[in-house]
Amino acid sequence: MSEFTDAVIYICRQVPFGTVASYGQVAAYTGVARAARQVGWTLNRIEGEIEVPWWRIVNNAGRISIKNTEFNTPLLMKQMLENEGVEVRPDYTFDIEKYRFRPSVEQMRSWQLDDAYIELICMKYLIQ
DNA sequence: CCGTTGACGGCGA
DNA sequence: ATCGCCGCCAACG
Repeated sequence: MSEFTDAVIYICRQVPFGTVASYGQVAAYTGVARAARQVGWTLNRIEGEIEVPWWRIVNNAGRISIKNTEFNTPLLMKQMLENEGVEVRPDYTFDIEKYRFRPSVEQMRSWQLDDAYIELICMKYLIQ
């Protein structure tokens, strides 16, 4: 298992119940800012093997974008989110800013991110 | 070896 | 708003 894969798993497990994080957000928190695509690819690859709240990782446009896989379906993802109080529309979109995971600076520091980088991420994701 | 393809996303035109 | 391009990189044919 690569370091990146480990980091993705580690970050995803810290996304709280009832909140969501975009693929790009997870990538940013692992320290590889533009690896959103790899986050999706990684989650798809480890499903069924490693326990991770995969349903809390979503498209930054506020849309459920997974495809049918061996284990998961968009409908299952919608139900998992609704079980946590996230209102998902019939067309699989939702208000991402309402539910977005917004870690504290302390928590981001615990991920070994330096302050300048954290400042950048805050500008990107802390706005409501 | 090489082009294409993803559970993606930011930016410029 | 919408589109194309590119970064990222493993897997597949």
